[in-house]
Amino acid sequence: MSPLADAFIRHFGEMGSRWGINRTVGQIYALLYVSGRPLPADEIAEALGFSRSNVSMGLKELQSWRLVKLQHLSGDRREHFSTPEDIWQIVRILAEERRRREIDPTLSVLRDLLLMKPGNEDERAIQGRLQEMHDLIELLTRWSEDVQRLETQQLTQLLRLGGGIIRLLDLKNSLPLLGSKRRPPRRAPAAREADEEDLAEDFSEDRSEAEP
Amino acid sequence: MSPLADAFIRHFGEMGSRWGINRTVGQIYALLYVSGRPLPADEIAEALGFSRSNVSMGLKELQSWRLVKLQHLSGDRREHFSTPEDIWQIVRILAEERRRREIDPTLSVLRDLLLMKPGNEDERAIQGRLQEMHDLIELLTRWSEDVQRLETQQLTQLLRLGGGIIRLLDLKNSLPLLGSKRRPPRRAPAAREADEEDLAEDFSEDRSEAEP
DNA sequence: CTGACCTTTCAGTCTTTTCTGAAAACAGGA
DNA sequence: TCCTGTTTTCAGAAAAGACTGAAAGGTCAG
Repeated sequence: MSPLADAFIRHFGEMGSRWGINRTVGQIYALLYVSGRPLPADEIAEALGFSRSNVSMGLKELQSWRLVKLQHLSGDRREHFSTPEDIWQIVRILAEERRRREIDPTLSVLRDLLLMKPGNEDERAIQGRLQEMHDLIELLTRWSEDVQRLETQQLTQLLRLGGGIIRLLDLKNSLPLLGSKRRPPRRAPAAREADEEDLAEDFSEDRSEAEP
Repeated sequence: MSPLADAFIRHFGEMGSRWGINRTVGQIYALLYVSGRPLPADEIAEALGFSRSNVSMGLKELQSWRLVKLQHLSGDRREHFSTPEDIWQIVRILAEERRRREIDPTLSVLRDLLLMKPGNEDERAIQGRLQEMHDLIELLTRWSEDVQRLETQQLTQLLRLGGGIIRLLDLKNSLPLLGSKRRPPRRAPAAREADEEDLAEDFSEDRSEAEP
């Protein structure tokens, strides 16, 4: 195996264990990612020096994350595995799965706890803290769900903009009829164009809600 | 201890282990978060039923993540620990630390590997894949660094906008002089106002680079 | 300097997770 | 049907990680 691939795979293994995933699984994934062609389980086992059964477990785990897909190659009875070809697809899947496994259960617990009647002042305070966390997590995940639905091209444009996004927000706030409730818009002095009115309408779906 | 707090702490422990962090550490953090006042290590140990030394280790870990801060209360020699009061601060710290521990080392490995001369066609292909991953990670982290620098208020506005952000991007693209190179702007038919020109200038720092 | 009070360290134990080889299960061809 | 090549399961071995108590190290008041 190429020393390039080897170094990459080794690193991914380390990182994997710093994350929730175990070393083996990380390495299998890295191998599939770099090799760029579907591999059968026994080749993976040989390349990485793991037992065949270990690879089987690892692939099962990766499949449960939807990070590898199974396919059959003509003339070969063995199952072959590969990573999605589009790297943005990988990002989307990762985000979705992590949300499903880590965020959703937490939100659900928080909601349950917030439904309980506080028995005393202390519990009221605790619920306050939990509410704050709940709202924050919900805001972040809603946003990420929304953004993930964008076309890749739109997404990259947004990302390349970086901190420059703030100028767009300022623009939005400066347009009358569009400003958020927090910063009341100052009315433009001059008469305005029809074109701009239409845009205004378009923006009115802003999700802003009551202040916490 | 309130059953509310207890359920929350227990859940956080579980989640912690699904993440890189261990159960103990997760529970200590959760306890500090809900109690909303600085606690000394021995109270934590008692509340959670861990040994004093275990708590000491856990707090050390949390401090290394900058997720708890140490303080002295007047009239008490013991060290007390608490979480940052502002929940947005917590988000920022978490993002920074994860970047520092997980992303930066990976980028560094990728860069090293990309500097190596490919020995054959295979290695060239591998480097192609690595480059793709490197660019993606860099784009995402640059963006998150930028966005993290925003004021909390700006940040929440951005988040609340959700998928609506796309309309702002469309607006940007529709303004002549501002459009991305990808979608050449169609010139407005009518004469335009000075106001809009100024805005245009403001947007020109867009980070767009050459197409991959 | 001493004693009271706190915190940290660490060797050893206990628990959990990972990994393996052997066996079972499965799928398709003859 | 049986045979062959394949994947999955699983009990136990091995490794990694978490946790503890005891001891050492700090710090401060008097």
